[in-house]
Formats: sequence, structure tokens, C-alpha cells
Amino acid sequence: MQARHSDYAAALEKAHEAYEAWRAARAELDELRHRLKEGSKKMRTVSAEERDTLRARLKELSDAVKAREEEIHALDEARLEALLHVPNIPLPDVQPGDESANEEVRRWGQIPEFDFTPKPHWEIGEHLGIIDFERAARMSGSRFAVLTGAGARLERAIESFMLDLAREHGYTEVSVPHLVRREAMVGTGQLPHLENDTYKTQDDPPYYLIPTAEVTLVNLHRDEILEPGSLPLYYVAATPCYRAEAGSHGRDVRGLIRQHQFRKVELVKVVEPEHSDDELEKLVNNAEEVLRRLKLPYRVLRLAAGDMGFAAAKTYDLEVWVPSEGKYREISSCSTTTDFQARRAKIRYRAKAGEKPRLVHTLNGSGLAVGRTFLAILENYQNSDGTVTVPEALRPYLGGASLITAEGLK
RNA sequence: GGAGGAGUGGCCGAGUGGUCGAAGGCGGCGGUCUUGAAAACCGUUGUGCGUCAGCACCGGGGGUUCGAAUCCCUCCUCCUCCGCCA
Repeated sequence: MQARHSDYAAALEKAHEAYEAWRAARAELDELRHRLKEGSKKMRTVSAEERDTLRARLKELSDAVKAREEEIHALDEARLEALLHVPNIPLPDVQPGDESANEEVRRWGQIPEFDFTPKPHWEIGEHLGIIDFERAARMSGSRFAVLTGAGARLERAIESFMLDLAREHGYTEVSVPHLVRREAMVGTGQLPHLENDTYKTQDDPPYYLIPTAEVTLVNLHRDEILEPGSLPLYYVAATPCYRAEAGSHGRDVRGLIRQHQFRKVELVKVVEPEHSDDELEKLVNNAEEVLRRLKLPYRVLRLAAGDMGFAAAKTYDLEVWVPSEGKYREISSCSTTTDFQARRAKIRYRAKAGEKPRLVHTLNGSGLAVGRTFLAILENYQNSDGTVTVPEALRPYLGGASLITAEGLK
């Protein structure tokens, strides 16, 4: 916990105190209830004269129970609330420290050499008439984009390609709601800490717009005890993701990097605890395969504890090469949450019939962020004449076209 | 949106104030029998907390009562009919 941030140590301490207070009060309550229960049983057998005195005595007991219950209720809420602010514990092989302590694990691909100055994707896109930020801004404001013609088709092609590849890797495709209840967001650990970063409707109670399909895919099995032999489960879903991006004003304002709405193909695994380490490596490899097939240069980072998400115990980020910036940018984040989400969402399994249920481990990873893949393709595959070559892997999804020009696909 | 009905253990389903954590059936598991299997029979079979005495949970929350699966309120979900929209 220290490895993440010192504030969390305080959160943990608070949760511990709340728990102890709750437990002590709870024991007393159980005792009171036991006495009340025993007394109530006697009511039926006791004589009429005794009944009134007994009733009076039990009434007092009953009132005492109720008073205690009220206290417990408050203590319980404090305890749960405190617990919700404690993040997951980093696995032992995760480095302490912030972003600067992230470790590069490996690189893949050849960084493209251009005999001209590579343009940023928004210039390429606007020149080709496939990205329109202006019109998007008119209807929706900043951090939105309209994709037209070959742009819209390219986005769809990328997504279909990713879904098909995931299926090849054994994932079951799922079509999920994009609006969820608060409990679902709490179950995966998005809430309460990302409250200001999410969109919600004005209904009462409100719906939350999913910031990632991880929320829906993990909640698929909320409150379930999975049967022996049903694990591992691999799911993939392509959805829009909605993020308010509070606090990111001024960062990546241009282009497709940081949008309020973007499409993403999300991979989720539900696995037995003993396999979660291996499953994470496989998950990362599945995400990497998308980049390899698209021949986009990337590197893999093992994140330091302070740079990981709230629910993650270990995270690998995939970063794709962005020529106009001359650096790698995040395109996927693959994490194991160990039993953190499982505990919140109450997802358990039985290893064998008749055995006690145990918490599962859940993993998630983007496979990949579609908008960022789109941008990476435009930039890495750009030609000096302003056209963009279509990566071979995507051509079957675009009627065999190999080039995006201002006149359309060719 | 309006009117009505219903939510009980893995599933089906009984239970309308106490003896109900909850009949019965199905399924699961173990056993007997069998060369093996089926059938039959017997047993067993929810989850969490716990100081291992106990306590909680019958869709969620609240209330009435000495006592609630059972009565009342409220929310959620599902079903039927009507309306509306596609």
C-alpha cells in the first residue's frame, strides 16, 4: 500500500478501525438477539398472567436490539465506505514508485523512417476528409470527432478485425449495455474514486455511461457462484467508452488521443487464482498480437505501483509508436485485479462440487483502443502524397482496398 | 405512461404471525446393489459473520409486533392487458 501512495495507508487504517468497531458491536447485538429469540419462544407456552410481564420485558429487549441495530447499521456503512477507498494491493513483483519507475519489458517492430516530415493524424485525416473535428465541436464541443466515409469504414474495419482476432484467441464476443447502475460501477472499482470522471444520466437512480466495457463484462457474473469446470471464461466486447476526463484540461487537446467518447475492444478474463499470473501474460500477448498483425511498432511497459489503476494488482501497458510526436503512446492497458473486483462484485466459483466457494480472479485489457489504433495507422502508414496505406491485415475488411486517398478507398 | 399479477434454497414448488433455514419433487454428491451401467433403496446437499455460545439472510430497503417468509410502506425485477413509439 505504501508503494502506491501514502494516502492509501490512511484509508487502510480507517477501514481497519471501522471494521473493529463494527465487529465488537456486532457481537453484542448477536447476544441480545439470541436472548430476545429465546424469550419470544417462551411466549407461547407461558401462562396468561406471566405473559404480560414477559411481554414487557421482551419489549425492552426488543427496543435494545433495535437501538443496537441502528448503531450497527451506521458502523457497517462507515466500514463499507472506508473499504471502498482502499485500492488493490500491488503484487510482489511490482515496482514501487510513480510513473518514472515504470519498466520497459520489450519492444517490437521497426520504427518507420520517413523521407519527409511525418504529419500528425489530425492533419492527415482532415486532408483526406475522413476526420472532422470542427463539425463534431459544433454539435458536441471539444474532444469529439466525426469520422466520414473511409474514416468511418476504417474504424469499423479495425474493430471487426480486433473482434475476429479475439475470437481466434478463444474469447466469446458479447454485446453489452452501455448504461449501467451504480452498483456495477462499484463492483469493478470505478466508483467511488472516479466519480468526477464519469457521465451519468438524470434518472433517479441515475444510469452511468460505461467508461470501458470492462464494467459490463466483469459484472456479467456479479453475485454468482460459478460451477466447477466453468473457468476460465474469456470475453470480448466492442463498445463506445465515455469519459469526462476531469482534470485533463490542456492535455492532448488536439486529435484523437483523448476523447470524451471513443470505441474500444475490451478483453476480460475470469480465472482461477492459481492461473491468474499466466493468464495475464497470455492476455498481454493477445493484445500485442493485434499490433503485430497491423505491423505497428510498440513497446510493453510494466507499470510501477503508483501508476496503476485503483483496482489493479499488476499492469502492463502497451504503447504504440506515434511518428508525429516521436514517442510511444498508450494504446492498451492489461491488468490483473486478482480478487479485488471479485470481492466487490461477489464473483465466486467452486473448484469441485461440494467445496466452499472461492473468489475468482478477474483480468482485463484493451485489445485495443480503436481510436488510438486508427490514429497510429494514419501516422505510421502515411505517404508523402498525403495518402495512407491500408495495413494488409485490414484489407479484407475494406473490400480489398489498399490505399486511403482524398477520393476514397482504392 | 395506465391497470393487474408474481418474485421462496442449483431448479421446480409448498408455506398467510411462533414449533420454518424453510415440506415435497427434480438435479448434484456419497453409499448399497451390479461384471459395468441404469433402475431401486439409504444418506447427504445454501451463503456469510463469529469470541465457535451463536447470529443473519425467503428480490432490496424500511415499518408493525414479545415474535415476520407470512401483515404494512417503498424500491427493483419479471409476466399479462391497454396506451404510446418504432
